[in-house]
Amino acid sequence: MGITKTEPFDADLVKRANILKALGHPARLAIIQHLLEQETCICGDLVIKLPLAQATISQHLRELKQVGIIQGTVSGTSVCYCLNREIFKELREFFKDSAKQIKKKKC
Amino acid sequence: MGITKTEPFDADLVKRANILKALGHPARLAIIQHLLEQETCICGDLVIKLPLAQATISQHLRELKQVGIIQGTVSGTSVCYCLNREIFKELREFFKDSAKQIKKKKC
DNA sequence: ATCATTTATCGTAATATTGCATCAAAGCAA
DNA sequence: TTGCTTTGATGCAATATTACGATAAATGAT
Repeated sequence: MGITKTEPFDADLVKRANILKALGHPARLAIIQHLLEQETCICGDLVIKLPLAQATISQHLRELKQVGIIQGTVSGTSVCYCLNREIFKELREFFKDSAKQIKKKKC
Repeated sequence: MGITKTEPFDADLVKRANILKALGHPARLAIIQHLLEQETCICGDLVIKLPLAQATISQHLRELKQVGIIQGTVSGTSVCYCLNREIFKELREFFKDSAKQIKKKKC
């Protein structure tokens, strides 16, 4: 099929799955890494840094933007991208709670 | 193409991307949620709980196992699954560091 | 040995993703 | 205006993913 069943699941769960899915790609994770180091960047910076075509990078940026991980602001001919702090805070909480909840190997 | 370029990226980055990708699906996240609540489970438990066919759930379990998120131990005719604490600790650290590093909205 | 139970695997159909070349749009400079 | 720069949109081709029925394999019970 290729289509993911989402209706039977909680909306929050689906949202978090979409965020994690967006992060689950080497190029997109590299973009995050770059933004963590540089705070902001434009598409052109990434075209220089990553071994991918401009169209491909633009596409990855769109996916990150779609789930709210990054934000883009038009600035002249270029677009300034930066990370959304809230999303990372939510994920930090999720994994903090999860790690705390897992006691030890049970099997 | 459909094929993901991985060679140009750091091996650790690719590994983390694969883990996040595995978590980036509603059904697999629901499996994680179940395991956080119950500590262990067998495939049959999930077949009852989730609105997916047994073959589909088994496939998702394999993907989670492949990246080390869960572990399965044969126990009679069934297989006992549980979470890998280390993976969650690593992700907790990653998102803790990331959240700390993001100062404020820059654009 | 036979049967039931449980899980994994195979095959396959439908859909999604990835990467790119190409082109369109929008702002800036002269 | 004309050009240049930057980014986003479109349209492919190749591959990956998702879901499931059917079947196989392995264990335990009778």
